[in-house]
Amino acid sequence: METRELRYFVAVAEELHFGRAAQRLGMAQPPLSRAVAQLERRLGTPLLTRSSRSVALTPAGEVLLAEGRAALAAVEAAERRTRRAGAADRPVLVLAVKAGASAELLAKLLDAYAAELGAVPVEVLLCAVGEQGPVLRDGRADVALLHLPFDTTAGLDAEELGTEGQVAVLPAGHALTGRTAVSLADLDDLPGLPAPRWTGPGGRPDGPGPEVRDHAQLLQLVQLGRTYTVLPESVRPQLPEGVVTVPVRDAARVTTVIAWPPHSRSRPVADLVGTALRL
Amino acid sequence: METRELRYFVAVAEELHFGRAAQRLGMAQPPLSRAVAQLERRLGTPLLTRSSRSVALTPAGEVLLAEGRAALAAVEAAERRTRRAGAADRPVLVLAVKAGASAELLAKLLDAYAAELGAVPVEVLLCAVGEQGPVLRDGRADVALLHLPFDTTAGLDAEELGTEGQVAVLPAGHALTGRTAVSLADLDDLPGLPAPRWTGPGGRPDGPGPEVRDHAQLLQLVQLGRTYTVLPESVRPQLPEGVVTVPVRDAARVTTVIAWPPHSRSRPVADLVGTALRL
DNA sequence: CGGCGTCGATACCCCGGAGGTATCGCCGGG
DNA sequence: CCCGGCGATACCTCCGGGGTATCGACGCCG
Repeated sequence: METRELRYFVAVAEELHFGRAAQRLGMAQPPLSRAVAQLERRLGTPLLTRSSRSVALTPAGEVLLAEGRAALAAVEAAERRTRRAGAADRPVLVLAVKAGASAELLAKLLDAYAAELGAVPVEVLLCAVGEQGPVLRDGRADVALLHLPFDTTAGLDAEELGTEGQVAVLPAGHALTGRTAVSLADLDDLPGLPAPRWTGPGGRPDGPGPEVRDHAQLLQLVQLGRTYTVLPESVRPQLPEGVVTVPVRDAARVTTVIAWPPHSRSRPVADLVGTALRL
Repeated sequence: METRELRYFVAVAEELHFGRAAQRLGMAQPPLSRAVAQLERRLGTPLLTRSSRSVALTPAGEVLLAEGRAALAAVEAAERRTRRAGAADRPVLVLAVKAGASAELLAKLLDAYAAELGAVPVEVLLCAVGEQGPVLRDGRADVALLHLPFDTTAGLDAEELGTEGQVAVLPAGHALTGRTAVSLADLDDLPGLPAPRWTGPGGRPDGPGPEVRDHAQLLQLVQLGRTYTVLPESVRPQLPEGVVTVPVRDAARVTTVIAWPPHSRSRPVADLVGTALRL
């Protein structure tokens, strides 16, 4: 199976429309129809059920869509990492970090690693929430800091770096800020202080609260008294004026892990992981 | 990048010889040389350093060899799983198990899963030591039972099923068989009873002992008084006559996990994992 | 030190197949 | 009943992947 065929099939499977898929691929519709038909012949199984009014996936098509996306990501990752390895005279390590998280750990890690023998330059790639996994898988980064249980290490190699509790981040002056600790139940359904919404894994896509995309937005909304949030306690040093933290007794403990794609255990990656584990 | 180009490059990188690589690929040498050169042009970086006497990998080439193998495995996995999904009228689940291991757990799991609502037929694929990972990654299997720390879950999703201690398996009548427990040090350098050798991860590739490829061979050699071994205690019911087990105090505990490729969390896989966790 | 054998690169040719255009056949809606 | 949208088919073109013949570089050996 060639990646070209896979790309064609994935485009059609996503659009469920040959014409639009062809347009997206920058080609005409007939060769696309032919290519997909040929792929079906080669695989010996129909991938799509076509009527002149609609296109739908067969069970085999569902499988190929999921597997094909992963395979295409792997090919893209190979290409990107090779380009990066060839472009720089010295190799560069790209470390993906959720924007706004683990700042202190990150600073210590970068310092400690830079002092290592044979350290290579490290580029820090700040990601949106939940983007570190994909970024690792498609080769834009070599290593990432993840936070369980929010992120997932599925398909990655990882080592645990430490765990911490979580604190509620509230607007200054809120009724709960006098408490020495709160529980999640206390935070649920606070009058006039809805939980924020964020898209992606672990987020609540519906509800009354404001929608946020990253930590900065979130904290600004807390500052403005429009929402609250629960974050790992290590963010405290980076919090702005006007917000107050209260430990949450029963929040899940957050585990920070360092993760990398399993087959790219290069020397620099191994060194960085070793440094992180010794911190 | 097309899979054809990747296959060509991987062949050359493995053989380090254009002629032999071309032969392996069933083609002539000149088009292979051209294809690799074109790949280098497209990637914008040399992958091989050629003299008329030898071929060697550049750093970028090393990266592409590692990443490319993984990418090709992913493409093959997509192809195989799609074929399987399309071929059978009802989907079939392929479960990879190390030959000779976890027999009791396996039997219970298969029984319990077969009794589930919506269970699909399960095919058991018996693997050589350490082969379950690759078998999962290239799509020959959908789920596997692995044994940490011998196997690795790198690149896989996994759930823990249980841990157990290990026992030494010795020929009947051996001096140590009277002991109620032994330590690893006791087993090291036993006179006339060398440790077995096996290739693959965790094995010792050199040494005086006989070379083995699977459990059956290993146990036969123990029976014959030619070697000893250390195995999880759950193998005891399957041991043949003529061998004796003694608990090993300080051997690493073995964790049995059920693992699957992260992107193929189909309904049957999820059911089987759920069943395993409830055992 | 010169001839030879080995190996990758180059030159040149051919053909399959990928992609384009025109058009058909099917089907749902007004 | 006709129109419009959509996928399939027919047919053509041309690029490029693959083959053969050959060159040029470089160890090796007599």
